[in-house]
Amino acid sequence: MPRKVANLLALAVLGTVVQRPMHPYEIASFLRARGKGADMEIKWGSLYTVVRNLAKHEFIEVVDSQRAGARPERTIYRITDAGRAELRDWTRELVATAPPEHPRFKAGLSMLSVLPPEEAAAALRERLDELDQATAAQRALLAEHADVPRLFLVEIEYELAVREAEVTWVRGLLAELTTETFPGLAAWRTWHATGEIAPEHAELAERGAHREEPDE
Amino acid sequence: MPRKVANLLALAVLGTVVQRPMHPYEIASFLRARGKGADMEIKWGSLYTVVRNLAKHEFIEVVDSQRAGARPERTIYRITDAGRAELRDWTRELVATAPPEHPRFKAGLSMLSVLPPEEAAAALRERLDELDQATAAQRALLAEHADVPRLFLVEIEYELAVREAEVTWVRGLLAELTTETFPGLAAWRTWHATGEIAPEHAELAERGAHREEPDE
DNA sequence: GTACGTATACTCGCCTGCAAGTAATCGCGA
DNA sequence: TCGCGATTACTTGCAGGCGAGTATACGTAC
Repeated sequence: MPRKVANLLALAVLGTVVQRPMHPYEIASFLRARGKGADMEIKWGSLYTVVRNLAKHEFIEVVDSQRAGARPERTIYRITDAGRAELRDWTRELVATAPPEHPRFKAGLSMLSVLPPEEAAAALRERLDELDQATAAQRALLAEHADVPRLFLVEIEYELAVREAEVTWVRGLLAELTTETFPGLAAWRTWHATGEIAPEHAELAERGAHREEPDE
Repeated sequence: MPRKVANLLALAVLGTVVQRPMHPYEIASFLRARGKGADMEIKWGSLYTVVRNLAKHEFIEVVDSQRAGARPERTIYRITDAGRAELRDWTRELVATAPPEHPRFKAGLSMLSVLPPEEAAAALRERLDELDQATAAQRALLAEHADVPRLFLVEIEYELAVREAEVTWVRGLLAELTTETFPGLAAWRTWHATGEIAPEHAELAERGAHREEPDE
């Protein structure tokens, strides 16, 4: 049985209202102000749906609703005990388990053969640039927040570590491509120059097949 | 303007029908047989929606539709030139760009402070076990397919490399927790033992805030 | 003082994603 | 030979996600 409110935005909401009661817009600004928007894109449409669902399942409840002048009414929510429990349990689950994820880059790599090798190499080079920029930006962030307890910055450290590995791996692949040491490079190039479809590909389709899902 | 058919399942479909015309169910089995299900969970409901959308946007087209006996009719699709172009362009984009992603573990880490340190450590230990299993499974897979050209296995190599980095990082964090060298550990433990809410947390809320989105 | 941009605070409604249902056929065990 | 579980092949329906819209108030520059 999955979480009653599965959207990860709900986790961010719980993690915010646990601090003090707030109304949705305030939650959003809070999330936004703090780089939480980096952990979890804030979709305005989703926010209100998620908050409503959290309330429906009694993870949060209405404290009161004020109105300042003729502005739209602000409904203030507070976390419940069930909500606090959900927040902890969910966090625990996210940390403890590693269900298979499907990053976009992995999808791209799995289709790499549709690009001619030159183009693939160019794309990888572009990616390296982007990765470098992202790394620089995050390092700057860490430096800037040297006074914030590390506990609140672990996700950033994690991302840096993982991205560094990605950079290393991509550089390795790229090197194999540019030095022509990647096995099968010639064949790969050939069937892009001549016919569209890989001969190996077909063979692979039949044979290489049946790799079972690793249940990761 | 985003892709006309944004679901990544559509990429897998294109990558499959590019080989030869097929009907949806066949595509699914194909994807499933090959560990493609590992790259992209196959949701049966989505498959037909995605195929219909691909057809609507003329990335694929109906070749013919057969019927064997009174079985439901099988509609066979073939890729179009536009579809082939889309497949290449999309793959290129996926490889070349690295928009911010939001892995579940990152979300969990960003909420780590809601767990008492002991529980956090336990969760991390669990994760390490799972990661080890996943790694073993994938290594076995690679060994088993030693005859398949590497080009078709790069995604697996990538995942292995990245997961290894994750393991290292998690082990590091765990070590800091178990050897009590993680800065602020005492404080962290204290406010879980006493009051619920972190004092630092509140301070962080006000001050530590304003980390801008790194546009990764 | 008034016009225009920006911040506040949501609501609406489409469309996608997908779990579950449907229904025929095949295989095979007893 | 006849039942029944698996396989084949889709369809339906609904909920959740989210872009786009709405409407007021505030600041500030001219």
